[in-house]
Amino acid sequence: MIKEQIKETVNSSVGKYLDENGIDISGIDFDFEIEIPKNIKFGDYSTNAALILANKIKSKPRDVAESLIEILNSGDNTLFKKMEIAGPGFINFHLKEAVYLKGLMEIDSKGKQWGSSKIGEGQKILIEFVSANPTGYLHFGHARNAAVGDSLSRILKYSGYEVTKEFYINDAGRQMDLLGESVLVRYKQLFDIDIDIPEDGYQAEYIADIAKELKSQKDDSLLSLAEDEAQTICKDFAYEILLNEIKKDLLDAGIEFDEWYSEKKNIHTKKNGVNALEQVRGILDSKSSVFEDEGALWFKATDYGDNQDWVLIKSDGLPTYFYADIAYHSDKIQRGYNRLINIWGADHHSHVSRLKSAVTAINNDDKIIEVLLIQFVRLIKDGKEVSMSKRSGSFVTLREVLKEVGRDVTRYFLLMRSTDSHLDFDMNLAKEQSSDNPVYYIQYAHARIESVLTRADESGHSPSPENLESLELQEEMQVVKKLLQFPEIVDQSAASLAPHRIAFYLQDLASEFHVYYNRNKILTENNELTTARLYLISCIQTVLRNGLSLLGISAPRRM
RNA sequence: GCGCCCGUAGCUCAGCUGGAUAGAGCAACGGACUUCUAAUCCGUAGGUCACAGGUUCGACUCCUGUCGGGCGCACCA
Repeated sequence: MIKEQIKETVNSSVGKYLDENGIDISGIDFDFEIEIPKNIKFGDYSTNAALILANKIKSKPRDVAESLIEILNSGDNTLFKKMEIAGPGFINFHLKEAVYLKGLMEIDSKGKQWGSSKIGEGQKILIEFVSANPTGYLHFGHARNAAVGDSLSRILKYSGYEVTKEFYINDAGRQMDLLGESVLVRYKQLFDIDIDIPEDGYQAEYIADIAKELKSQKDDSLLSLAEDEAQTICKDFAYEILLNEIKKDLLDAGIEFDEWYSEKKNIHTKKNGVNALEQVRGILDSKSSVFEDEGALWFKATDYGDNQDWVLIKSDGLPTYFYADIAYHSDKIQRGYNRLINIWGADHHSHVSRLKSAVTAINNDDKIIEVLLIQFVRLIKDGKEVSMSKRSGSFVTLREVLKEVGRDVTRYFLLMRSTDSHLDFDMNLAKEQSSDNPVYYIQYAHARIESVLTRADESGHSPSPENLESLELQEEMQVVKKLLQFPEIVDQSAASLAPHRIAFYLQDLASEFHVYYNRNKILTENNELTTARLYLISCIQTVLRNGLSLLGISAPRRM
């Protein structure tokens, strides 16, 4: 990358400067930035090296900057057309056009790989997301986590990590029992037995549908069974159906998991004669991190930085969700990952510290685990918020939204905001196929390019890097610079676990293309200029496509 | 009471590990289609970055506090 070349060059001139002046800064940590200034009149890149260095060696920034430029100019300078000192002591670089044009050819030759990197090479990441109870359909609240998790996986993979996408199925515990109970009640009602769904049970309509399906398969055979037995059958039956529906919806959203990890299985499977819970218990016991109180077993989270202790085994003898969760994370660690990323809804934030304290207890530190909290989504329809209460069964499902606005728009809208800010999903805007809708804006740029390339092909012109020096417009150089920033955007997005950066970048890039397109003809009378411009727009198309694919959004050839 | 996130243009939001004159889209107003896709483009207008201190050569960004908004603080999952 250009930025790295510049950094190296500047760094070596700093070294020379220090040598020449007999200054030793080996004891001081010194690092500087190479960045793209917001204002183009400050050049293509700029550095604060002189500012930082002057501060460390108690010298005047502008003097230091002047010396650095002198040194940079004295060597063989292949990068810079012009260097100048600005403001308090920034050095602004104007690059030679050839540097950019060479970059353009790199985009072309790397194609789909342009933007990818090897930053994560050799590192295994487990990314866990959605992980909804299989007690109902995925609702819209799950959708943001799903989209973010999936896009992040793509970005991390693109950055060289080995990524496993995992869905943790909460198939043990109270909620599943309630599901079984609820289905059984609906089933019995089909035989005119007068009972009601338990108060905290599942009231929604799909429960009745499942009961009907159950009846059509098993007739009245459950009625003669013991309550326990019948409930288990109902539970397993509903579980199968609902998990499949969840998988189907995710697939419709373009999301495929590598692993479906069952809580129940983890708890019950024995390794070396003990199950996962017992194994965790053993470790915690050995560290004296558990204690009994009022008939329950507690984890001493306060020993590991949390501000309260938590129950592992309730006084009724059953394990808590937290206990199973520790076992689950212990298993994740044993599977040999370097990083564990959990994507959770913001309402679970209080669980972060308790999980981290538990991970510290069993693994000595919690560095391995990162929790990305996703703020809530509000669904807005006709300017009003649509209530998404789960209890009333009136929540909006992911399925409904996908059906109404389609996969591309749904994903883009869920990804276009920073995860730590609330998101308003405007249904009316999402449905609109116009310039207001940023998804189409980006896709349109891609399709437009396709159309020009097709037209060019028909008239015997094809993109070529042979006459790139014909690209002499300032806006052409600007687009090229934008294209060359893409790998950096991907890096940032991966490092900060922030897919929305890609979305913003794509909007900017599409905008630059549209502006360029409106002002200039691609297909001109001048053959050399035409082939060069075709080359440029085909590079734009490549980057648009690569970016869209990181978001899991299609790049249509025609619109 | 404690904890997490947020507060930037009328609205929805960007602003990378502190950098130069704080940006985009929408909405408003005025323009551009006999010309490669007008799902596009151009122009105008819009700001005390919630507030108050602090750190720094430099703060929307970091720290402290205050005020607002959202979400959590279970022997539920």
